[in-house]
Amino acid sequence: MSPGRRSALAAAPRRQAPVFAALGDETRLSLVGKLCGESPQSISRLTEGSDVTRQAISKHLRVLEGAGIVRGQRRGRETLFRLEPRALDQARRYLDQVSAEWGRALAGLKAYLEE
Amino acid sequence: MSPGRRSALAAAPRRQAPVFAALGDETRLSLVGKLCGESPQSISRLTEGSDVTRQAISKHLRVLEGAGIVRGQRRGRETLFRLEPRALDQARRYLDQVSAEWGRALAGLKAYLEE
DNA sequence: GCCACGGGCAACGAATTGGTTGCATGTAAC
DNA sequence: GTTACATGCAACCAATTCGTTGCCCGTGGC
Repeated sequence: MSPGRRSALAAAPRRQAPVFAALGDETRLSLVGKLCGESPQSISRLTEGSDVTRQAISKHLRVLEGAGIVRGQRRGRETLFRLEPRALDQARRYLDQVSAEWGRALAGLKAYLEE
Repeated sequence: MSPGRRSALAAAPRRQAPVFAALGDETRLSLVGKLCGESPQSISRLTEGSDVTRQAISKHLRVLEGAGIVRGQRRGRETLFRLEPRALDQARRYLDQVSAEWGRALAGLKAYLEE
């Protein structure tokens, strides 16, 4: 068996889990939503309308940045955050892989049952 | 504006965050990987090869079940768990939406800059 | 009937997380 | 230069999470 496909899913957890973990918070997911609409936004801007403190938002942004989902850049006296689509793309691709693998397994089972 | 698209992303966090949170753990993501290969497996079976206790695995499975990612069914003296593809599909769709929205925003910005 | 296997339940502990407040600092604006 | 704004940093707190151990119970095999 080639070192592809099969081990791909087995090796993925270590890389993908942190990304999913970062997305696994309501506040952070909202931030992603906001940032995907209007791309570079400052922390105070992102705090508007939220029910938590600016510091909380700041921490959340650092978490997202740590997972590679977002990137912050200081500009003057404010830090602008923008989406980093690569990480989200990889997460999406992982889910695609699971779907595909699951589909294959199901097809295999079906074939086995019908034989 | 129709009540679709735009509010879709805004309303999503509450529904999607728990799913991502459930996936945001290395052990649980491994379980998903195992279950997507061979579909119905018992808890002890899923514990094999893991470096944590059966109870830990059991708890993780409950978390996944709570998020709708997995479904367990008692069969004799063992509980068989199988993947529930719907939740993962929705997560995937969410990421697709973010991608699309982000792409549109980027296109809009580009158009604005070039005009 | 007896024993081994597969799990559930509960209590507990250590570590992490999500949030706060208070204060310090650099930058923009006037 | 003074003032207001945007942020960083640190300490701290409550709640949750991940994992353990110990014990009990139902089921299956012999």
